[in-house]
Amino acid sequence: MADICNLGPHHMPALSPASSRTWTDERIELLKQHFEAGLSCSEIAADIGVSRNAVIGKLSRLNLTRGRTVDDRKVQDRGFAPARVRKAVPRLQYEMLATIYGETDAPVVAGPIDEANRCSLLELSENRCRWPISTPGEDDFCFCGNAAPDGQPYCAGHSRLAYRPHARARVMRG
DNA sequence: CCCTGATTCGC
DNA sequence: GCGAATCAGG
Repeated sequence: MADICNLGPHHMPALSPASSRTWTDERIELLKQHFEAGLSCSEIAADIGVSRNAVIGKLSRLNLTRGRTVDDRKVQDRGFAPARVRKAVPRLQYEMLATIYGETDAPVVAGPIDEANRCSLLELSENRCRWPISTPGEDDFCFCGNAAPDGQPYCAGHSRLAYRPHARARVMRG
């Protein structure tokens, strides 16, 4: 076939090498796992490296939802709530780990942000949370001072705030 | 305003 | 099929 080049892509979904399918088997695998683990779409998106909409769109196409469509919500609380199938999701440690580190394990446990250990700049040390409290220059300016897990600049609670999936997603998309 | 998930629709 | 735009709710 000399003129194979003339043949346009008539109706094929253009299956180029690997790049065409953004949703590779591996990514779909990750998607499902994270979904079942109870991660939010933002978190899943940040972890896989796609947009939140991409995740949501894919989940829709896979017919994976968290049970309630927007339509269901309206219908739901009319007269009586039809037995909330509130599935207890194991989202606590997994969430943080997946969100912040991707997969790595770390001896970090989500904890409340208490104000008991606040300290001044000079009192900061390698294992103290450097999260700023109030505004630099103000009288009450200080740092969180809670215990910061190995290598981290912030305590668990502030890490959660510092490394928001939204911020990450925005950055990676440029 | 921050976030969430779901649907639509042009590509 | 894909996902940005949009919608809708908390």
